[in-house]
Amino acid sequence: MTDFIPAPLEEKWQNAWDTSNCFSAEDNSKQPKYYVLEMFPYPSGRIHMGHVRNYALGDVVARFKRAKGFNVLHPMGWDAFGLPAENAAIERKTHPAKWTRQNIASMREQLKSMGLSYDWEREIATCEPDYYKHEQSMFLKFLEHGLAYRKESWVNWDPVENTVLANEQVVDGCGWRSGVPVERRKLSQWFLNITRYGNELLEALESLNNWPDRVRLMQHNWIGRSEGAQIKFEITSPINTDFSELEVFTTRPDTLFGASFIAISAHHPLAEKLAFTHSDIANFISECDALGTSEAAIEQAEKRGLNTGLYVKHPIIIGKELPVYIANFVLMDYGTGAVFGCPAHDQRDLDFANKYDLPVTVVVCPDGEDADSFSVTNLAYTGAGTLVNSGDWNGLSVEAAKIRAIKALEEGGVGITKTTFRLRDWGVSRQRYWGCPIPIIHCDKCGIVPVPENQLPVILPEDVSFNTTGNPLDTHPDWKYVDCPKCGANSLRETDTFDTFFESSWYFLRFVDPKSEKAFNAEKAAYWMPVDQYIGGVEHAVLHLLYSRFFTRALSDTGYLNLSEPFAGLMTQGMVCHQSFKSADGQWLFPDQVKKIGDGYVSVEDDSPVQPGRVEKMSKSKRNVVDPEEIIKTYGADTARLFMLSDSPPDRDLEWTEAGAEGAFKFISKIYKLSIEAPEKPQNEIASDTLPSLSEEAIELLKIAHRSVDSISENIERFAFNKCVAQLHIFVNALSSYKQKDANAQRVRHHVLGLLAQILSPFAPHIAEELWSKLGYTKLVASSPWPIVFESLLIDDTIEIAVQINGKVRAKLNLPLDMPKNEVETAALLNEDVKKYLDGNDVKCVIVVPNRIINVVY
RNA sequence: GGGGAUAUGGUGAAAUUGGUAAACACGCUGGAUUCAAAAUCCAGUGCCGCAAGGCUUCUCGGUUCAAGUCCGAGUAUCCCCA
Repeated sequence: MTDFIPAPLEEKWQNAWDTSNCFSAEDNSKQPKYYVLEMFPYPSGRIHMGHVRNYALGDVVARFKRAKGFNVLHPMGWDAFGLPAENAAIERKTHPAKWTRQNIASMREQLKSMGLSYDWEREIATCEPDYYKHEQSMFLKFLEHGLAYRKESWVNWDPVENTVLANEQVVDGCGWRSGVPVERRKLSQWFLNITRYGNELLEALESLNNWPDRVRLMQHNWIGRSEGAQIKFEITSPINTDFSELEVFTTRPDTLFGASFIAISAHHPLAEKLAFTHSDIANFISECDALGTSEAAIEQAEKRGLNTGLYVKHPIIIGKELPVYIANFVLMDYGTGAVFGCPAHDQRDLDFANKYDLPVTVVVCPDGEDADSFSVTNLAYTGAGTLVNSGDWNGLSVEAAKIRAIKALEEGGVGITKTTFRLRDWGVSRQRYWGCPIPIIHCDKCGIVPVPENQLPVILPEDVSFNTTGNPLDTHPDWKYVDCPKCGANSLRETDTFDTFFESSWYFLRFVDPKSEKAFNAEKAAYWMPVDQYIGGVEHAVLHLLYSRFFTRALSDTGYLNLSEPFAGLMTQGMVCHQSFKSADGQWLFPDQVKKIGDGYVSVEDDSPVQPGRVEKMSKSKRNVVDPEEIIKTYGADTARLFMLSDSPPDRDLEWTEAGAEGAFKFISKIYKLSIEAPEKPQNEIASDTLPSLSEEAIELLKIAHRSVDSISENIERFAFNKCVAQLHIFVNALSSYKQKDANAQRVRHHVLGLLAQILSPFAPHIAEELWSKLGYTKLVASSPWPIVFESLLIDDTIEIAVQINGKVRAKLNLPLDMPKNEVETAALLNEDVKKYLDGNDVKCVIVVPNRIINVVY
């Protein structure tokens, strides 16, 4: 067999696609549009297997839709701002800009070697001023519309990275990158008002039918809407402060009669006020701080509190007073930072009450329990039931009592109905250099002054030093010193930059019009948006996707466009995994440092034994990585892509194995062999009306071929790419076992190989192109339409039907399609095997499901 | 602790609405070819059994003529929020 060397062949077709410009998307074409997008990468310098999988998946969709007649937009770009560039600057003394641009150049080459059908004319990099200037002006628009604001807030400070971290960047109380415990600091920060859209973002999830349920659920939980009441408790103790009352949020106003204490957060203004004069309170607050900021730590810690000695009035029960505690389990940034404790119906409150000897009053009795004898000691009852011990709310259900309680509170002027969200406003300030400068000037006289539109962009200076700690923008000799645009006085630029999620929240809109002077042309956005199919890792299920949904709404409300949801369809891919290995001395080993001997593994170098570890996500730290560039060099892009699509469905994890790659390579090689032996283009090609003249074997092959086209079309739409690959194997196997050699046979073979090239093209485009050209076609298969199925080949006139006897398959019958039920029954009962298994028993009934199954019951 | 998902041969997996479980691939076994190997081709391969036959979709129970699929309880693994 001729050895198959993929590299020259793949390069040839990549050049052909390039010169023919066949992947360029046409604005405002009359064809229906289809926008397919894969999450753009951070330019770390090299692509990894996760990228290969992501882009192979997207390219199947793009190439298929193009063949189906859609005007496809399939762009690629770079999420180019971010911390690694700064780390590289410090470690390798390269400037972040230079480092990033070099990385982009080499990753672009790597992506091009994959043969992906991108419209490279639309490539963008978010670190370039012609990209980020638009987000500066978006920010100023948001500011005008009250969607951006500045507030002092506690932040998670990473002492190693010297930066503020978002809550989600804090894992177990430590920085996600540095791994050291975060500190709390108070800083002035810019926030985007995402909570304004809390309800919309939550409710619109319902309409996102082409999103995975689990992503919708994750966003649902993240937004975390809870309905309840905000209740005022009047402080009765004399204190010489402005505090005359405490506002408390609760989702259980129905349990108000069971309230036995009030607990406020250690950071509640009242607590902080009291700390000035009471050293025990100040001490307690610092103890709470030591616990950290993570909700997990707070949840697990022992419930502790400190009695302030203050009392509040119960809003309903006349004459009743409740003690006020400062408690370590109440969060300041949720609700109002104060809760009322109803120990009988909340576990934390119960633990707390038991510890501090506070009364436990049952006010909800579970259905079926006796109201007089039901009591709560160590396990709070949080379920449904009937109200007791609650004045004239007694006898109401929990749901009814909630409504009644809110009504009573509102009538008494001591409470209102209230919805709160777990979702926080999005803090976008980062004390970093390599990001988009926030276009704000701070003037002593005028305060916060937006940089005027005509002075945008505020360009990130490149002449900075990384020799000192902290933010290079802050230590730059002159960049931050400017005149106030309003009064001309000496002022200071904001030296913070935007969170890099800012860039990725609208890049899909820039692709619509990437060279525009404006952020994007609204008409083009109206034509292309929303993204029909978005594909990427599930790790972005909450943040990136939620921010993008928010941004799309915010941009619509500030006049940029008219759209609420950016991504109509979403597919989340599973991780690419590989077995990990450890040497005898406990070092992680790369896969190519290990060889398999029998059932065990040894080191390639010195044959020392190697411990095989778990199959888990490829990661540099565990060295269980395979470099895509090496794979593409050895096997070719088609093999790498095909393997990524075989075997596992896209949303499931995939294990990269050498054997699997070999298997894919063998398949591609087989196609290559077929292309070498491809018959010449015949005078008269096979058409649907010339079928009767063909042999039975030829018809059988044609049936398999056309059924493959049919099933692959359907399975691409359903992202069942693994099944598509299986069908391609069935197709090729049938082709190999077709041995006829006459003139008609060559016509049939030519026709079938043509179909193969066309349906293979989304999966292994280079070899498909090679085969197509060898068949004598001069147009590229990449720009050819999807083949038309001969419908007559899809239908059989007979069908095999299984006969069950009492539910067990005992015989199989070949019967004409759509045979009448009674005839099917007769045929089944006449069958020898059926008679044998009936063994003389009387037939009770026969169930016939047409063209499916027969079940004889006795 | 709360929420969710998943569980099918030696392995990755298929089975679209409850209707012939294990398609396709990897691996393995045997054979052809070869001085030999690689590659390629052919045959076999869920489990038990010489066979007839029986059993089989994490476990236990239920609904149904029929359950991998629906319902209930449990176990294990993974993910998210903690």
